[in-house]
Parts: sequence; structure tokens; C-alpha cells
Amino acid sequence: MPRATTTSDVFNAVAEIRRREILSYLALRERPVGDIVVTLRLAQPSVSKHLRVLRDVGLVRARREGRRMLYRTNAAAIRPLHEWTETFERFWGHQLLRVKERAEAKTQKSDSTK
Amino acid sequence: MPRATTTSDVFNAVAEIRRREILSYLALRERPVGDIVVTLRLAQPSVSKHLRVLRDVGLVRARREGRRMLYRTNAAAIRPLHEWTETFERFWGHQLLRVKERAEAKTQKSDSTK
DNA sequence: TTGACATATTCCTATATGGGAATGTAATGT
DNA sequence: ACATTACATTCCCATATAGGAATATGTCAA
Repeated sequence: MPRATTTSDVFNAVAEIRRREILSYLALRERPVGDIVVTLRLAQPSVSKHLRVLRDVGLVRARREGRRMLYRTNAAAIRPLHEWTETFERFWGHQLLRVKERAEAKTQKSDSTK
Repeated sequence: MPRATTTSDVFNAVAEIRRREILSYLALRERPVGDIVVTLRLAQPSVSKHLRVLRDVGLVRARREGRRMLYRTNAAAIRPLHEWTETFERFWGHQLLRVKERAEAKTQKSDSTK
């Protein structure tokens, strides 16, 4: 089985660094494709393809303005990612504690850790 | 060019749902491989391979205890991900505002938005 | 209509999967 | 030494890229 599709979910979509860069760029404000091409120095077809992926998972929204397409980041779609990482937040502190605990256990050198 | 390696960074490593499940499971406490196999109902080789990826990017730590290998999640390695998503946090509110603004603009139906 | 501009799609290719099956390796018990 | 338990690695394969090149689509201007 191959890897999951980039459009299968937000996690897969942001796995690509170019797409993360695009998201950061479009978070500030709406921009036409050409601006992304120039600013991030990517080939135009490449940008269009990345935007397609981001659009499919709802990470960006688009609207047409004349010949140009204006894209902007839909920050709300990043929330699931944020929330998932947040579930680990409480363990950051715990792990420091564990290091301390192990250090103490070592000092006493009697506990068989089982 | 193919997709980046799963071990290229944390973003790619967590793109796989099985690996996210493993991380959640190992966040609570240290576990041997066999427990993951039984609990998450995955083939043993599959679990070993996922653990290998997670280890390579520092998302889990391992230590041997007799025949068993005990793995645990290294929550700190998830921080970069958490911090990246956090940069978008301030836009969640802004976007709600924008929706409101657009709704109001529509009501007045006079502004040509440019 | 014709041309120019802006973006999207298609075609091609090398590559990195993730799962299944089979096999390799390490540690323990007898 | 040998069998058993617990993991790790290797081999095979179908599949989804991401980039480059070429082409298609859409919009405006003269």
C-alpha cells in the first residue's frame, strides 16, 4: 500500500514544506498565484498544483478577480492539527519530571524498576 | 520528484494515521511492541517499521528490557508541530471578523470590493 | 477575432512508500 | 546446544507523488 493521498487529510497536506510556506504566506492576506510564484520562487504549475491540494482539504479558499485567482489561508482548517498536538502538551512537563525521577532512582541504586 | 521521506521531518512522520495512533498510545506510558500490535491490531512487522520511522525523527525513544523493547513517546519532539500550528491561531479570530465584514458589505450592496 | 496575460491541467518519470510474507537477530529458559 | 519468545529487517509490488515541459482554459483589451 502506498502512502495516503496528500488530499486525504490536513496532516498529509501540510507534510510538504512548500505547502506550509504557501499557507504562511497566504495567512497574512489574500494573494494572486503570481505573487506566490515570485515570492516563494516556485514554478507556476507547481504552485497551482499545491494550491489544488490545499484547496481540496479546505486549507485555502479562492475567488476570482478578473484574470487572477486570489487565494487566502483558511486558518480554521489548521485547528484539528493544533488540537492534536495539544493533547501532548501536558506530557512535556511530565517528561522532565521523569528525567528527574530516574536520576533520583539511580542515586538510590536499590529499586529494580519493575 | 517524489514526496519527501517519512523520516525527513516530524511533519512527514505524523502524516500517517497509524503512527499518530502509536504516538497517542505511547504517550501515556512505556510499552513493548507486542502491546501495540495487540491494542492497535496491526501486524508486528508493520509496527516495527512505523516505530523505526518515529525513532529516526526522534518522536519515540526505546530501551531494551530483556527480550522486549520498550517504547515511549518523546512528546517534546511534537513541539515544532505545535508551534507551527500556533502561528495561525491568531487568524482564527480574524477570519470570523472577515466573515462578519463580508456579511455587512453584502447587506449594503454598494461596495464593489475594489 | 486576435493577442496577451494569468492560471490550471495533462503527460511523463524517478522515487519513496506501506502492507504482506519470509527471514534474520537478540535474549531467555532448559 | 536448542527451542522459544520478541522484534527487526528484507524482499516484492501497487500506488501516489512533485517537478518539468507542454498544453489547455479563462479573462480582458484592442
